Amino acid sequence: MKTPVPILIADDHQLVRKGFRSLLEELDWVEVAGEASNGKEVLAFLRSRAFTGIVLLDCEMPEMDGLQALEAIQREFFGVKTIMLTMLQDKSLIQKAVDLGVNGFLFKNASLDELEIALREVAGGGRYFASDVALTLLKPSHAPGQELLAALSEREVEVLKLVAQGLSSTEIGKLLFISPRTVDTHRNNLIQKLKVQGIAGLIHFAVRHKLI
Amino acid sequence: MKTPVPILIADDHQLVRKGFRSLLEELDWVEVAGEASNGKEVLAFLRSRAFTGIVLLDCEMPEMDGLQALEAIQREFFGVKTIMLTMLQDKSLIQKAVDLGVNGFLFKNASLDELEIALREVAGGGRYFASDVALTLLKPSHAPGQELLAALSEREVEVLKLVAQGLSSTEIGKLLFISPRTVDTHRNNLIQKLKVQGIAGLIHFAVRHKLI
DNA sequence: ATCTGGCTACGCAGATCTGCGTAAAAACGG
DNA sequence: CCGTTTTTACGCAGATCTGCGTAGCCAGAT
Repeated sequence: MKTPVPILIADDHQLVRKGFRSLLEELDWVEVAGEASNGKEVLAFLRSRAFTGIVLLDCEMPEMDGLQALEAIQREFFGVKTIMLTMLQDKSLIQKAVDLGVNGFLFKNASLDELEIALREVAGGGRYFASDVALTLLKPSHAPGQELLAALSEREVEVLKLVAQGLSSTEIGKLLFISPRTVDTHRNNLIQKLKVQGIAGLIHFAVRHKLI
Repeated sequence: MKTPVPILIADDHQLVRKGFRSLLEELDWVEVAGEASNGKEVLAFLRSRAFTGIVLLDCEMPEMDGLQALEAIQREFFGVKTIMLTMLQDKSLIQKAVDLGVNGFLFKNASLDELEIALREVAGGGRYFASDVALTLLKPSHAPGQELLAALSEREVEVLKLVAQGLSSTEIGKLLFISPRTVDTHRNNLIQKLKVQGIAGLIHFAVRHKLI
């Protein structure tokens, strides 16, 4: 590396910024070009000069958060690379960031080694995602209503699955050897318990909870 | 690292095995302890001696594939670490491997550097997932029926969304200022075009394609 | 022994869906 | 300008859902 890669540190906590700065200063091939405490400052910084480096973007920031800043950067500054940093293990956050074209994604518990690897990779035109990112994505997201599902009786789940497959009460009755009316009752109880509206709500619930 | 970490290479292609061996022999802290050309050979190897190292497990193998081998290893050999290698960018494969407790996951286009990082991380008791893993997980899986969705008219999509929310033809008619019968027609056309069964199928489709 | 919760079953009236057609005005592309 | 697609609309008979209630039986908990 001839010229050091410039880094912009964006985080709303001064202590964190200073911490990163001190860590990064131990690396001889990067150079901290500036700091920003929110998205607006990031944009102001980028507009104020020609910058073709990496922005270390904390996600949780006041005024303009990391995602909004990321979007603006992608729109306005083509040559600027971005690495998203966050404490939140949130699937949709990762999804959005990647959709917006982020170059790297780390959680704040990453080691300096990992940060360096990420910086190197991104500086070289690649992308880097921490192992935790994959693990977060694989963690079944605690879908709202998980506890509702648990509150159902076996029979109800059984009926729910069949209802969700589009079977009528009559058909379900034949399958389970019970009266269609009973199926109706279960269906109605399900609608009440799951607090959804009509059969559509039941199917919706079933699909989202991968019962079918 | 005092004693080198033993590695077992499992891949059905001899060339690949020899390639890995030659790559790994460049690393002074690991030692190739053996090779296996399928899952059964892996188990036979592990049973034949005390082995507390890392198994580089190719996923595509005859007789017994990587996943099956992984399961057996986790069941039978507690101290053995595993790193899954594959060419296939398949979400569910990754999911299954992680569910089974794999320690690392790489695609075969990984660099030696990355393999070394993964080995180090796993040897140290951590987990490593290549950046491509996260990207693969985020790639919207080409849900079957994407082209079907594209074949719908605007109006039909509109109706589909409302139907999927559980509204009746009458309600949708009022919302869109058209006759309920027309809504029926659209609904029926949708069922035909999407090749699904009844309203349930429509809701199912809508949910899976994130129309709601 | 009582009580709670789950499973079963039934009635009814009105709204709705289903599956089968037909058809015409409007929009769009060649 | 003509053909195709889209959007609109209607009919009918039977099955089904909806929303309201009631109620007996059984097992496990208190």
